[in-house]
Amino acid sequence: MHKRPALSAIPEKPPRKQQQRSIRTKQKLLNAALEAFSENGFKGTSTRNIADRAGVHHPLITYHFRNKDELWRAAVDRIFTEFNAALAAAAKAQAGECPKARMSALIRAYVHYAAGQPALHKIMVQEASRPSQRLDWLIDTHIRPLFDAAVEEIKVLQELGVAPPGDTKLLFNMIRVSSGALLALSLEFKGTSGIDMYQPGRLDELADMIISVFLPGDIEEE
Amino acid sequence: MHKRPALSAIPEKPPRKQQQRSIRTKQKLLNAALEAFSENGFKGTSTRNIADRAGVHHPLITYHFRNKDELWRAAVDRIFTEFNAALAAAAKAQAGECPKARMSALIRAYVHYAAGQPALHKIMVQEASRPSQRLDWLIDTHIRPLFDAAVEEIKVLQELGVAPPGDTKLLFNMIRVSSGALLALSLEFKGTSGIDMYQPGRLDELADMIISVFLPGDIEEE
DNA sequence: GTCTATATTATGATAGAC
DNA sequence: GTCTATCATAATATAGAC
Repeated sequence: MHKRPALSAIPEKPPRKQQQRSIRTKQKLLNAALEAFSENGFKGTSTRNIADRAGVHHPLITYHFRNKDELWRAAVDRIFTEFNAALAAAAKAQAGECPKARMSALIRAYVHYAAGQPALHKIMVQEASRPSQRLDWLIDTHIRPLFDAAVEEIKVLQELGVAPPGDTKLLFNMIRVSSGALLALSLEFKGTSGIDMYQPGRLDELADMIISVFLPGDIEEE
Repeated sequence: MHKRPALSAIPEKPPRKQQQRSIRTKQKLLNAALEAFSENGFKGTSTRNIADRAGVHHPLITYHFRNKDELWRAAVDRIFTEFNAALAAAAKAQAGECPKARMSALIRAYVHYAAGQPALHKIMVQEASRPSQRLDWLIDTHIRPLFDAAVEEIKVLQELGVAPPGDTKLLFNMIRVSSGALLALSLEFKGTSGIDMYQPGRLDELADMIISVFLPGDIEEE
């Protein structure tokens, strides 16, 4: 073996190793940020704490995300992108089914996603505590589209007599918090009743109960 | 008129004015603390911010409550004392009525209380984010007693066929979050749907919907 | 009971070496 | 891309004057 001639050393692209490390660092920071923000809220979370959780030096947050606010937005973007994908997958699997089966599948998907990522609901409650730019951004960018689509589906179920009558938006929010808020309170629930929602079967039990309470009717065959 | 003889100047009790001012200061601090803690969580709230909201100098917090933690406990004590009183009043008014009417009255009372004091739910979600001494204290001191009593009442309604079957504790928590969490998210709800839960009639609409969804059955006359 | 002043630590953000 | 060092600010808490 001999050295490669210097002249043939054409300028290579920047080493891919570093790019990969950069991506991993960003992912670690985003995971840590979601955990920290959902535990302590935006104000209650320090960027140092996020960096510590991620096992990363804190100035790297500035490097990768400019500031605390941008990091928060990136973390929330990530969670909603995942969540939308989970819902879309559930909806796709039920493409040809009847509306009640579709909605049931969506409720199941929501319960399971909310259990794996309680930050989804916690961050919402935290930000809805008072008017803020973050809340406006959250609603406009992520929540309203989801909300509008879900309300349309439930309205159909009400017309079919499957879901109970009354204000559709109110009904949707009752369904939503029955899974999201209940799972966000799972530690409290464990403490008061001894029930661990993360034991096998519990999540399906919750989903079944939500379905039987909020979608009590049956679709009549023609 | 003449001066009272010096000898008759028996030592008076400490001036009551100051005691009254002290009580008012404590009340102002407790109100401000509830507001601040529910907006920004325990870690996200500074004692200076609480003092500012109360219009009081910050070292007075140390004077009246020893430290931030004791102030938090005093504020939570206050909210649960009020809440228990509101529930007790509603229960008392329905003393002789049937179980469904009793539970309906309790749900109405809960909805109205949660609307006036959304901190009740917000603080719970914040503290349930991770194990802590504050969470343990909250559960043992305030939540479990309420929880146990409510679950007993709902169990009766399930046996009567008024409430849907299934795990009673799960059902109770669904009812609870349908009012508490929904009202804690009222700003978000306003943003997504344009509905203001604080308009007249909205709270009763929510309570009626909770009752019709979770207590759909009727009590049969003997 | 109330205030000013301050000790100590934590925080967000940046500059500049490597 | 990563690290150390550092700045300016804000936090909890206390000491001591009034």
